[in-house]
Amino acid sequence: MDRDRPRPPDVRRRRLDPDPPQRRRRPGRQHPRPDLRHPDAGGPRLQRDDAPARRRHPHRHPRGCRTHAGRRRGRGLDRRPGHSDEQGGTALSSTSETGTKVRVRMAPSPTGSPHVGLARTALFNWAFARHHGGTFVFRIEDTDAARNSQESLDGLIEVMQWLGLDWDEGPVVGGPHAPYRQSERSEIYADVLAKLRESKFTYDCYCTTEEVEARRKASGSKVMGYDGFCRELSDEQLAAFRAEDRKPVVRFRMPDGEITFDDLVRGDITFQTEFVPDFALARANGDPLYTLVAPVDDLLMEITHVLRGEDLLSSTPRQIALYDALAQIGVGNGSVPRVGHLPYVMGEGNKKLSKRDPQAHLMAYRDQGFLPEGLLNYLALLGWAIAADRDIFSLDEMVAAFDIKDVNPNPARFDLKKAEAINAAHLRRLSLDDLTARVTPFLQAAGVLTTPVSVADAQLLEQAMPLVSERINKLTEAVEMLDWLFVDEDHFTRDEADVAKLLDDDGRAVVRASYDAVSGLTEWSTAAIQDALQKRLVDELGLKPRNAFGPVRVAVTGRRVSPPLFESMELLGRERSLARLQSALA
RNA sequence: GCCCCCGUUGUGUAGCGGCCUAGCACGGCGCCCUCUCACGGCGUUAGCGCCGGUUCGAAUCCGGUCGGGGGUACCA
Repeated sequence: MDRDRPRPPDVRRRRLDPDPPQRRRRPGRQHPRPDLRHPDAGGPRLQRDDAPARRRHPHRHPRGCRTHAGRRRGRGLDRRPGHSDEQGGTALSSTSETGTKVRVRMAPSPTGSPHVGLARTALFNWAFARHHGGTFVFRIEDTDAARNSQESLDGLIEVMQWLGLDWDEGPVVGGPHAPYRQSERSEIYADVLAKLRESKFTYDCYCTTEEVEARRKASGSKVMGYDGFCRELSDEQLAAFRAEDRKPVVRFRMPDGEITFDDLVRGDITFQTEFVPDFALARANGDPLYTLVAPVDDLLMEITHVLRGEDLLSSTPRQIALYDALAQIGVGNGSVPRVGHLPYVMGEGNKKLSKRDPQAHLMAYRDQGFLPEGLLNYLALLGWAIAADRDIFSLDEMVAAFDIKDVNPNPARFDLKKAEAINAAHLRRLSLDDLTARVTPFLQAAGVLTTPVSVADAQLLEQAMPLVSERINKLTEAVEMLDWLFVDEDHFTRDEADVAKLLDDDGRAVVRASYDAVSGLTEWSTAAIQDALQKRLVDELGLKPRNAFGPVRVAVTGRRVSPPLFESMELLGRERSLARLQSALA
């Protein structure tokens, strides 16, 4: 990897910036920061010795390279199983990362119903783990008790299982780093927090949001967020706050300088920390916040790669600074995960797909009769491509081909039409047996089939499936396609609009003629039925086929749209078919 | 406001300095197939945000600009 190669030491080296000249003008900020330099110069780190924000564009399209042997740059050397491609470069050859098995995680908060953005993130993490023979950890970030719910957690698990994205550690399956629900890890965080408070990396902050806001207005500062007021409180100030019985939040002291990290999908990204305010690690009541808990768990669970949504991009510098602090107080084994930020999944217009958007909900896709492999295939296309001229592929194929460097950083619009088309393609790849099995629960849910399915119905279904397999694009569509075949005659009904349109006087005349043509048939087969109807309606009455068979179709199946008519009548059987032709005349 | 990310047809993407009069797919439109629907086949539509620069040559490299998005919490 180009960007992983060692930098030429001559050009880019720069002095260590010994006295950050008044970068922070906010109160308390001009104090010397704790030394956060990390012994290993590798991955994402505070980089005070680097040239400013000189972005090297990542070379992230290795497929092209394979055909240009001359351009292959160090890549492919580190493709051994268990070794992430991302670990190959010398610049990252810190002991912490070399030779480490890939461990990724997805860490959703159980709030609301699971949405497609989450599934996309889960999919990419899962594919990354599987591609590298690594471990996929499922962790529940439920530190915000007010917003979490058990239903949501259940939904998360259910959806992951439906999608077939299996996890190696996490809820249900457990694992060496259990528990995987953060709400059950309070002691861990309390312990870390206590250590942090003993260090210089944090300070207690007594400010209220209103006070901070008021100070900003007064100062006219352009920088939002916390202003560092409580960084260095005098004893008197401290005493005064305590006398007021204020409870402090624990704040992380952002170091001065700049932080550069090599984003797995975006390349180098640099933040000046003066624009990254000191952030709270725990509430005044002591509850840890996401800001603390996610980095702590990533370290403790030995996560090597964090692939997450772009919305977390700007919180990355604080996490990197915190990783450093945590390493220094002995949390984790000294290695730090690399991060990659996946593009947004957008909804209509230019808005991020929100939970309010009906298109966002995964359960809805399942209930509509999407195939998990279809939805997953579509989701994979949002920011990734398996090849220039192909977009239908299996999960296995994705795993084999998936490379985080191929992920496109642009936000992608969710396009239902395309999702359905991809899903339809997968539907057509299914064997008849498989499709039958998948369609059955939907038929049962709709009351078309009983549970369990009777032997007779099962046979009928088996005969009918070839007629519908290429006619449906979602599993649910089988219901309307087949209900007429299974309903008992007492409950058979016809679509009113279709009846009005096709069973008018002319239509009924056609049905009457059909009844006559077919009632005397000695052999009740598709061919015989077709032959008889064709002769009578088309040849003798001179009707156009589409006009001839439309009314018959509505009479027999109750709908204008159905499986092929003659086959349908054969399946329905002579008696029921004749009865329906008869009843259409009433 | 400030910081960060992103910018190829309507949508998702391919593109890695000449292979590009920009490929594929979805959508749209039209046609064919046809007992309905669907499938399938054929054709068609429309794009490198803009301005400069580097180069013999730029979608591709550089600078700027404009536009979109996100962040700026005692949410995640």
